[in-house]
Amino acid sequence: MEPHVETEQRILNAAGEVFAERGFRDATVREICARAGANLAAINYHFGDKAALYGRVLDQARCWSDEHDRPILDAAGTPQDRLELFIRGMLNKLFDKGRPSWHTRLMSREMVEPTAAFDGLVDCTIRPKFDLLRGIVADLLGPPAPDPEDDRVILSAASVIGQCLHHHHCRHVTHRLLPGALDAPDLIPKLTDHILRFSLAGIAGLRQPGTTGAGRAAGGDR
Amino acid sequence: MEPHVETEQRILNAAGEVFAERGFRDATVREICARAGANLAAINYHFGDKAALYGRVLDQARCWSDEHDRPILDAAGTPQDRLELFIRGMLNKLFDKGRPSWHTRLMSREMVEPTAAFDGLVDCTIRPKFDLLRGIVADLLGPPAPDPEDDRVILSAASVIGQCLHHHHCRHVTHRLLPGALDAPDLIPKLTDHILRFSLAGIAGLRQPGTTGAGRAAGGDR
DNA sequence: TGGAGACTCAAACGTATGTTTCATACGCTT
DNA sequence: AAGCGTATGAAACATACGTTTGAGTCTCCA
Repeated sequence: MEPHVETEQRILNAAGEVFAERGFRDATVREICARAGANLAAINYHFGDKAALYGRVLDQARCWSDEHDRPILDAAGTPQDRLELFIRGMLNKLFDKGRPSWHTRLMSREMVEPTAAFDGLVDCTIRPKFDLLRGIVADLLGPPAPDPEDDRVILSAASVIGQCLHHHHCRHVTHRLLPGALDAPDLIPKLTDHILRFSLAGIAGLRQPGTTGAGRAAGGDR
Repeated sequence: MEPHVETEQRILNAAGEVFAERGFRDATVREICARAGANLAAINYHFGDKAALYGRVLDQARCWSDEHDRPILDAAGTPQDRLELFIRGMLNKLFDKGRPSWHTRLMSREMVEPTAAFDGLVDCTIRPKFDLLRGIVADLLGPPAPDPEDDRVILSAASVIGQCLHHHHCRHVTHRLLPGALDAPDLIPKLTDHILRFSLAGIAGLRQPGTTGAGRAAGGDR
């Protein structure tokens, strides 16, 4: 860590790790600086204060996330293919071992316990992905493809996202409940395969004209 | 708040709210005491310290949770009916407005950011419900019902739980993304209906002999 | 009535943390 | 070489927090 060069970037990286591990409040500027090999005063000199540093870290995570998603957003193909791409991309980001994997953990943290930067994060990062998924789901529910505001579309999109996020949000539970289950080397292909099949069948099950809010649930195919 | 009576219980209730709102670290004993109308020293007098108080709060949440789940655990009926009961019960607990709704938020918090009390919580509260769900899912995948350790059983159970928890874990996102979506008075019936139909169809889609971990993902029915 | 134990209260203590200060070293321009 | 703006370093400052202390108050029983 040669001195005098880019301590700002070193601090940003260290801050990302620490914020992701401990959350904004529990992260201490002392640990961040120690991990970055920088002096305590560096944070206030370069960023102003801890909150501003957090904002910059989130900005950086957002940029990386955006460029990571570009290929998925632009992809063409059948709705099934695009859904597979969506699921695989999401899981890859969630479980990306090594390198800067902290920005996903950071965003998970924001979802569960929002800070002031939350609204901007939703509008810039989450909403585009959600709209994309709604489009895919609408195509799968057709023809004719229902309106993206249709309840079946919104709820099915939530079901897909919920399945993906669950394995990340509740990873500590899974780790305790089924030791080793998350350490399998082929975890992501297996999860992708399952969630894709489960979701395609689930969406197909909503295709019949049956109104969703029928009240008397559980009719179906028993 | 008549003095001299049951300040212990008042503190437990206030602590539950504050811990659920802010998390263990961000919750301050001063706010808990203020909300309970008790003196600062009362916590150390009655419970020892903040960590012990947190443990007691978690114990209480666990008791309430257990007695709340009893009717669902003991229910008989077709697998479809039991799955509906499971989903509805889970959503009801997650979105139970009013009264002590904080114990669910507290457990969500433990899932995302475990404390020392986490392992006990998983073993006593989460594991039984998960095993119950595995049994239901196995029945739905049969006949013949596969082993509860089967990947399809475990992953499908995770899919059901993930869908339910998603609406709670990511409620802040949903609130920003689709304002008012979570305020509908018939929210729980609608969510129950959707998750049940989606999951029944999803599980049915896994029923064919096709091995789940085929490596070449996304074969199936495109 | 009196005293002992249970409980409450206001105040203070020690520590961890975000922030600030001021002195020092480096790179660049004149 | 002198001077100036930028960056770093060690130490101190102010605050918020968990915890402790010691006095005061109430209840109950002998």
